[in-house]
Amino acid sequence: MDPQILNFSRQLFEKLRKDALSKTCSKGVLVFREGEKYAGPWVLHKGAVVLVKSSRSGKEQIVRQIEPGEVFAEVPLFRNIDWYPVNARCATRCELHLLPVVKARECLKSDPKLAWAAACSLAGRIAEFRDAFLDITLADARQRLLRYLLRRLDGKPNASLGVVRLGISHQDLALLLGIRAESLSRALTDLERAGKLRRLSRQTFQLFLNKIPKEEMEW
Amino acid sequence: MDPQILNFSRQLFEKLRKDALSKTCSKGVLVFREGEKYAGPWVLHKGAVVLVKSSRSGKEQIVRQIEPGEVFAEVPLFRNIDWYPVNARCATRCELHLLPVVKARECLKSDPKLAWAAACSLAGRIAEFRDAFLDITLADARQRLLRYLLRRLDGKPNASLGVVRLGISHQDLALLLGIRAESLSRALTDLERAGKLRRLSRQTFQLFLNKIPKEEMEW
DNA sequence: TGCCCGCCTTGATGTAGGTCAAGAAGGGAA
DNA sequence: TTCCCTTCTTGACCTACATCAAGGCGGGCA
Repeated sequence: MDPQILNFSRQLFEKLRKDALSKTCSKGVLVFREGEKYAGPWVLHKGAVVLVKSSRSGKEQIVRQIEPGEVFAEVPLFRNIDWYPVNARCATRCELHLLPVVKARECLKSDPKLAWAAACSLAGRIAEFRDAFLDITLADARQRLLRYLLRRLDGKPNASLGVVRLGISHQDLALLLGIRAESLSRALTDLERAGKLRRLSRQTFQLFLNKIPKEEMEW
Repeated sequence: MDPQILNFSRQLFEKLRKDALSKTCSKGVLVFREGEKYAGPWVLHKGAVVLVKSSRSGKEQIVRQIEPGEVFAEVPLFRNIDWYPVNARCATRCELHLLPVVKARECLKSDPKLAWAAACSLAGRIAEFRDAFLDITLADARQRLLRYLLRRLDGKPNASLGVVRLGISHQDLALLLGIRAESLSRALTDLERAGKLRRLSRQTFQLFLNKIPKEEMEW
């Protein structure tokens, strides 16, 4: 993940640690709902959270998967919007901290260094969103899946073995990739048949990195 | 457009006006190319610019359409990246200003108020990207087209008449919506038959706002 | 006024992924 | 172990949009 985002997350949390409200949620629980009054940004400590938008027609799209150490829902701090724009759902059992909005805003306004770190973090997030957008429009489901797995591998220990743990359900992964669970299943079968990966269990895969030409993974 | 983005654009340009490098480009010219050395952010004064990513397979996707008054390519100011991430192409004849990167960074680092405005502007941009992403995944081509036209209407004089000028070619509009020109053409025909709009010319449309239920336009 | 060229439209056909329905395969509890 | 329930997989079919190929139309220029 973008180091500038992690850096800002850490700095903000350190400064507000004493004001933070800690919470533990079990799988499936909504941390906040779309439209709910904005109480402040959250920091994920353990587990996995997904930000989900659902349409009136019942379709859902996962906007972002949060990893431990990351802040989320920090955008409204900077905008004249005082409700959460999407739902946040625990994809697993989670431990998280709420940083109260008033304190957080004070903190940012009074500390130029922190504000600068925030800007850098937001810039990193824009790049992430832009890439997610391009992924959906320029790459097909199989390619998006592979790229996701490679990203998850990146920076992990044992990266060279190519072993990836998902940490979220296939259902959620599909929603994140912008496809249905059935299509994800078929994409996995395809990639397996093509010799690019092997399923070790529902949650773990082994990527055969030598079979995945790097240039094929770019737009 | 987001007022916080415009606000930042204006502030930054005012402060760097004397250092800016002005340029006029004719339609089709690339202001900068992907991978080219980052020289700084640009401000569009007149015309229309589109940010375009093209894939190795020859597909193109327009990432964003820039309107007069807006800064673009400001993200690398905040990241350790010194090349442009996409192409910028003039969709019409344009007048623009380059704000030199070193001056711009100095300016941001030395002026906490400006840095704060930058953070707010970046936050607004994130919301725009998130919405573009959701648009592509949750709405079909017809709905995206209508939403685009409504957005362009928003805040314009004569908004109540429902008359919209495109300002970019159908080709480019299609690339912005993530479809082909042929599909755009068909979508327009559909909407016309459904009585939701009328074509006044290739570039201008009249939306029949009373025929477009607001709730139908939300995800 | 007429001609030409680029842009847009229309039609025929192809295809990735969606939808619906049924079944298999893990995984936790007793 | 066995049962049960959730989650994942597979198959048959459908749909929105892409692709390919012609043709039309409008706007600039002679």
